[in-house]
Amino acid sequence: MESTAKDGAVAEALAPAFDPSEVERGLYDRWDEAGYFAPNDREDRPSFVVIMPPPNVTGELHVGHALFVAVQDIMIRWHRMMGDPTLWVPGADHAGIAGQWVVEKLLAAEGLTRHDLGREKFLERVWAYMDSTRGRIREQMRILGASCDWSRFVFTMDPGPSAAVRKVFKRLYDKGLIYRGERLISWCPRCMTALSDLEVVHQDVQGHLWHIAYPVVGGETERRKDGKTEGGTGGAGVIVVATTRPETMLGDTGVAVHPGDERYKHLIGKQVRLPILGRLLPIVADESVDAAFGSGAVKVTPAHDPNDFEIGKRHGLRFLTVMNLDGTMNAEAGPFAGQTVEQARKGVVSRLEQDGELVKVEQHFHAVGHCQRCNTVVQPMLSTQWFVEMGPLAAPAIAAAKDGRLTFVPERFKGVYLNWMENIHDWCISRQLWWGHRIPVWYCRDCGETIVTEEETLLACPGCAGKVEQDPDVLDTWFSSGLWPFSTLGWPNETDDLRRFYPSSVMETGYEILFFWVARMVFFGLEVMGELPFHTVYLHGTVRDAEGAKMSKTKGNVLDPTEITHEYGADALRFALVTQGSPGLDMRLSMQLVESSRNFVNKLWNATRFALRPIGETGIVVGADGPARPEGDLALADRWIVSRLDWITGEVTSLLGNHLYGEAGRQLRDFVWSELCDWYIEAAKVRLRGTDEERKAVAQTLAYVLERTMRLLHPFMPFATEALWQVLPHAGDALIVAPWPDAGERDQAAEDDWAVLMELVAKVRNARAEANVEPGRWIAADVFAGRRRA
RNA sequence: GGGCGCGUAGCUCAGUUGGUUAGAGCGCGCGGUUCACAUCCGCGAGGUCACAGGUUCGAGUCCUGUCGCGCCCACCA
Repeated sequence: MESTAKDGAVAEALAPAFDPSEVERGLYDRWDEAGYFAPNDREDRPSFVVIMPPPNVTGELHVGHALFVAVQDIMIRWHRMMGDPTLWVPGADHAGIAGQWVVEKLLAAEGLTRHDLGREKFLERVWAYMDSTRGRIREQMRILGASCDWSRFVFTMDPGPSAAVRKVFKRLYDKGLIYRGERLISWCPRCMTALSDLEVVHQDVQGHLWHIAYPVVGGETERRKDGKTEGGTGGAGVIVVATTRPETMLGDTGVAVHPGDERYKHLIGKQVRLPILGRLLPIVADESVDAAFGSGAVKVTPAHDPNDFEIGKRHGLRFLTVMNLDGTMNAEAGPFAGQTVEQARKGVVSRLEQDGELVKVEQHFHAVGHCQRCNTVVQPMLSTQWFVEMGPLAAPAIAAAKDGRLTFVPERFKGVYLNWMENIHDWCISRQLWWGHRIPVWYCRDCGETIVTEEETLLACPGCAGKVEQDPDVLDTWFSSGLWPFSTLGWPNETDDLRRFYPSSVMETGYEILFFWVARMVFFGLEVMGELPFHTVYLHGTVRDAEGAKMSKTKGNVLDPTEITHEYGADALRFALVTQGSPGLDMRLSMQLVESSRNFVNKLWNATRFALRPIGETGIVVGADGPARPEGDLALADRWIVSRLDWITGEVTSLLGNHLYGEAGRQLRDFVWSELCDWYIEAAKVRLRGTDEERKAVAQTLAYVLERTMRLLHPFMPFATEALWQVLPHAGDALIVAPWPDAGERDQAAEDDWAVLMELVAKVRNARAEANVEPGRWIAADVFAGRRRA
């Protein structure tokens, strides 16, 4: 990179105020073109690798992305300056349901559904859309200054990651860890697809607990039907069950009681008559029934409730599905067929009421599952889907965290991770969508064989040469995400990148995708590569608006990082985001905050502007490592600021090493503003009017301290520091690849003496202010100082 | 039902392993046009570090409990 450091005239090159768009323009391209974003070839240093969480191709970047760019770029730039072969891999995610939904909405505007187009044409539309948005992500990342290696950009739907998906699927299938089966899964009637447990969000809602009397066959109530008999005793010939979803009774195939429950013991093995439909249901005894809850008896709907599903299996009950995939009732629902769940619920309740079988209704506050994507109430449904058996995969992932090979920042997330891993359920990975990685499974129409293959297509059945058809479903988008740490590096091919850069170093992402993504990368990495995909998980919080509300498109409080950057600069936005909070905690972002960060950039700008004049006028000694460290018989001020620089250098280095990025940024800011500017430069003004010797010493010190300060600040505010470094005396081509400074030995005596001086000045200022002495007036001060404490 | 986080100056937040008068930014009051910066400078007001116990020579920092706010996990119908 071209140096513009010239004698004398450079001060005029800097505008009086920092103008971000002027400064940032072109800088990024020059870094990129010079190849600084690619890892170096040094073999004496450990590589440092970060795999970027791939943003969804579906939309614009938001400030959350700006936060991860800021944090990851600090890590990356710091390690690059330390000389490590440093790689930051960018990418984009196809975003499964979300991706498909965006395009379906576009189609809806044209009055079309995806079915009008058909699978093939629809996917063409999706690809066209994704191609148009992918460039935008890249552009925004560049504006933010992300120093990632664009030559290695990967999209989850690229051939490489797609091949990785098929290979892993087959591998796990062959090992028996992927299976197809009819299970009770969560179904979104709007998205018309199965969901994993994680994609179901539970929301507490005020509902009801309906108590319904089921007459015991042969009991007196079956004849009396007054429903007023004291429920639950069974003595009167009824069993009262309680439910929050009365419409599901249409699918009841049994009633369960606890085997030890004296009230019902004599009824076990008998039958009840299902109200409305009149079907006969067996009464079974099951340990899972809580005798203390409600009436102690529970209706069993094996096809529409996870718990009932298990009971049904244990007792061989019928699995009767009463709902269609779109959430309406099917023919099994008798008179309610065709109605929505809500309509059927009302209908069933009023019918029960008429018939006198509704014993009582209670208010009941309980959690109801909703689709993460569209917020529709999710229905438990019996369905044939593909699953990953999690037990064998989770075990090593648990061990890795327990024995400390995998660490978390902040540490408490280790417990959250373990708790989830240790209670994990099998993972439903098939989705009834079109956009995504097609399940690599083929079924032979002739011999009925199931063929799982790594190949993209299969022409004929390898067994009977019959016609084959591919499974119509696609995989959960997080399946490919879980392979990201190695699929981005070329796996399944034995690439150089894979050898050099797997495993990566740190996974930096938001805590909200700890289970969705981080956990899955861990177990996939261990299973497929035999090695953890990263040793450290750094989790950041959510960026909220100035009022603390979560940002969302519907609320209209989303901040566009590109806009902020345009007004205040990427450096200011990044610095604000990094210094505002702490790892793992949510933070609020206000424009006021960004503005004060911008002011700090401006401060740095002007300090440099000030320094350039004496530097240009006196001439500076510049060595191989930049301006030479001031030497010889130095004034106290020079010794002091150099010592403080040594202090901050050590401090920042150690904070960065401990992932305390915010604290490092804040310390740097305080050093520059309070020590360098308010004290050293202010004092320098007087000395610059002194002898040539003094001017020279000040200039050398300023050059030395500022140049080093730019290096320390570069990971935090890459643009302004690079621009200023270029006009300061320096060695080397670009700050982005300048060596990270070492901390020299501190001069404790100078620091102590200067501290006394600062205190003295502060006391005098205070006395003047309190006595209302006009600022311009010189007055004598008598100082009464005590003995200095040791 | 479990688990976690937060509660520090009017506001937003720092405060890594317990150690001298608890910090910053913004806001507020007073005062500043000398050639780095008014995107600035100086001075100042403002805090029982949620509350109650405990450990300690010493606690914002550790332990226990209480209250308030938020989040995550969860198949009690």
